Amino acid sequence: MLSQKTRYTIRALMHLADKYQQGLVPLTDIAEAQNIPAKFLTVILSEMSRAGLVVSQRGRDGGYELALPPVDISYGDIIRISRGSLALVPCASRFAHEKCKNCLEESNCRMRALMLKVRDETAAVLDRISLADPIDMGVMAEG
Amino acid sequence: MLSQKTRYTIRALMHLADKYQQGLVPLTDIAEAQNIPAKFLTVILSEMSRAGLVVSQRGRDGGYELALPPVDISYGDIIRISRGSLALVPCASRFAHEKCKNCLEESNCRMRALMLKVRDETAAVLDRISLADPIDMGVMAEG
DNA sequence: TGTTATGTCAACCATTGCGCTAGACAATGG
DNA sequence: CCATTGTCTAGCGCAATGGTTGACATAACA
Repeated sequence: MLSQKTRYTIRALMHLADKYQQGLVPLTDIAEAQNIPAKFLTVILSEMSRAGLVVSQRGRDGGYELALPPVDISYGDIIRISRGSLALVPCASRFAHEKCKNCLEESNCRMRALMLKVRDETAAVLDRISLADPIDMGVMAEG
Repeated sequence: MLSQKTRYTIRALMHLADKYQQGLVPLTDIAEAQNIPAKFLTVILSEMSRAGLVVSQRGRDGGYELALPPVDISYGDIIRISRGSLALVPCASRFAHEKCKNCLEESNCRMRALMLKVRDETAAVLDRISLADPIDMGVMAEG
């Protein structure tokens, strides 16, 4: 599962993508529109700022905007930055690989091989779609 | 991320699949071979027993075995049973749907649509592979 | 019968992580 | 100078996680 914080992050960046090139968006606007606790959002946006995904301006009429065109920010990037990895287990991460606790030798761990496959499929979806892409709502039909 | 418990569950069931039709496997065998704390494993296997994935026998020479042929147990099933869902957010689960906290209306939530897509891809991988399938170790090459 | 080897179960416990807030500070515009 | 914005570090409370304890049930076997 994605943490609440990661979900907030995604929604906040979606919001900024919607307002791209329309000037700075103050934090409270995002918080209200997206139903995110304002104080918590400061933590989130500061992180995104440090990560280089958004730029901020302080003082009156300050706010946030995306540091890059939405097309250059994929959902994969966002989740990797916020959560560290797309994988279901630490040892199946390609960018933030870490040994799993209480596991056996990685080199012939079948669970790891399986989870790498899942990770790669996940990445195929999430890296292909950027903040600029319209999202196909069709998938919701069957749920 | 999968919880440690879910990882243990998968490895324990893999172990039982390897020993399928070779008689009952005592808990301590699994615990030792798979490096899982024995007492904790009792909790896990009891759950799997209640869920109908394994059958157990008490008393001397007792132990566990899969309740079904390995081919009839997919990794998707295991994870769903252990963790409740394959999805990255509660509202994107197809079998255990739940409203996300602090979200907006689900019906036009783009994040949900995206996460449903990811869930479906994940399910496509995990439901296709069962405990009877050899796992392709090729994916590990690039990591 | 009783002893030993197993699984069952409920309760509990310690630690960690998560979600979030507090509060002091910095900078920008008017 | 003051109002409005973002920045930063600390910390807090709660729930979940990972795991243990210990009493109990059951089965095989001598």
